[in-house]
Amino acid sequence: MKLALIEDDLLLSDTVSDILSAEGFEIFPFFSFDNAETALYEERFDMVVLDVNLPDGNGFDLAKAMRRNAIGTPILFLTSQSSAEAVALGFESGGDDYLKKPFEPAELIARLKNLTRRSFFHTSSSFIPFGKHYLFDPLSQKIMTAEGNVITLHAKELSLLKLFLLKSTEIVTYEEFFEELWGIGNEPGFDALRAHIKNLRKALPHLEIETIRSLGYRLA
Amino acid sequence: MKLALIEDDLLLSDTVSDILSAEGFEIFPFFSFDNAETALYEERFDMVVLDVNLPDGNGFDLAKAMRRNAIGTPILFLTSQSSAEAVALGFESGGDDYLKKPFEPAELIARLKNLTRRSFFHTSSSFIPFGKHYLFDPLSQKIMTAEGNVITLHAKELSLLKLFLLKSTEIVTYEEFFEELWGIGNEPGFDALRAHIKNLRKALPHLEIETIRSLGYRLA
DNA sequence: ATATGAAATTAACATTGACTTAACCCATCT
DNA sequence: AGATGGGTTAAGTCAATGTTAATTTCATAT
Repeated sequence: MKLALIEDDLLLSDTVSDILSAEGFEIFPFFSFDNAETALYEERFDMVVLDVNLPDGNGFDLAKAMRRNAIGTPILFLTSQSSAEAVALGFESGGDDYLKKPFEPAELIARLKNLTRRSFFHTSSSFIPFGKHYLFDPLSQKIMTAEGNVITLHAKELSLLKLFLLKSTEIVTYEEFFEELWGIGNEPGFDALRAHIKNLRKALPHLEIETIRSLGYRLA
Repeated sequence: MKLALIEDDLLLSDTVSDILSAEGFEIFPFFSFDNAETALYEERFDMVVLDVNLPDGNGFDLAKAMRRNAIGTPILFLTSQSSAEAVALGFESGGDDYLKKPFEPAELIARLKNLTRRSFFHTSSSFIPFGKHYLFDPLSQKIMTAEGNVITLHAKELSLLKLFLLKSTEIVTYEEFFEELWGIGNEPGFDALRAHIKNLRKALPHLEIETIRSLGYRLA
């Protein structure tokens, strides 16, 4: 997690560096507008912490310039300009968060973590782990593997999986499958269910679906 | 822009309602945990402003419950709990921003607009990068490519794109398209939507619009 | 009013892809 | 061995979507 820290106060820059390094951020400090600008165009950072009052320029202008150049890196303004107008200007310049000095280190950390989360997933969502190898994302309705791959299931397979997750490790009977996936009166042949179970097993090889003869299926 | 305001202090609730109504938000006030929770599950809001100390429950818990139920609506905590620990807890609960009381109305407005991203489309002068190849210029309402070309979209395609950008990578359902682009009662045939999607894809070839069969579309 | 051109909508056609089905195979139990 | 149930495969079907072009609508100027 590479973080560009643009702050001309040497003492404060040092303090913030220490705090954030301890949290696992890799800090790249800059002390002037010009130095920061060239670096931002050349290198990719995951996050920018930006002071507004720089000796040779304005932080808002730097943010605007970045956005104009299609650099979408999240920006947190860290500044003593505490008026609501300054905050508004910060957001309008393309900033993603705004923290007033003086600040508590824990709050800076919390806000930075919030920004990384938003930029990575674009939206906060809770994932449901299952089968020791998989995560279910309710928002996108997709599966993520332990290796980081994303699996998109077909509608019927998805419904199958959801029913399994709902029932935990209980046996799910044939009747329950038909009722849940098709509804009474629309049941296809038994072959269809077998085919979907087969497809789900193929799509999620590490998921153990146990066969209960002449009754149903269940998760191991 | 429907905003759920969950705040038990009647006076403050009224004040905030006035401030935000003047900014064009449609305010739905709730004064208790329970009332808010049932409403949030039944209705879709674009934004939630949430007090932490409610008479019959905790705002952090409400946020957690929402996220657990895959409700991704942006949440701004508005509270007198000003410790850094409380801020951190707010973000961990699934909050998207945190503003301490007492606050300046202009700052609340600025932060809310930042959360919606819609504000960018109307008021801000900053460019919005999207799809790795494009920049959206809210002022001219035009697209700029990485190569420096300018693309002018038709009105309907523009609205489509804005809706996509607003929803980030969430699925946008057919109903949402119709509601947002035409309004209830003025919906054209389904063919129209398909045609516009097709035109947008043609106009922005590098933008990956994923089709979710018999549900809607979403950005990759 | 009328004509014009651009954009939105509709209609028709082509293509895709998910679901179902049927046939076949293998394992297990009596 | 025969019967039964489940796994596997592949082909068929139909609805959903992509695509193109014609038609309608709308805004604007004449």
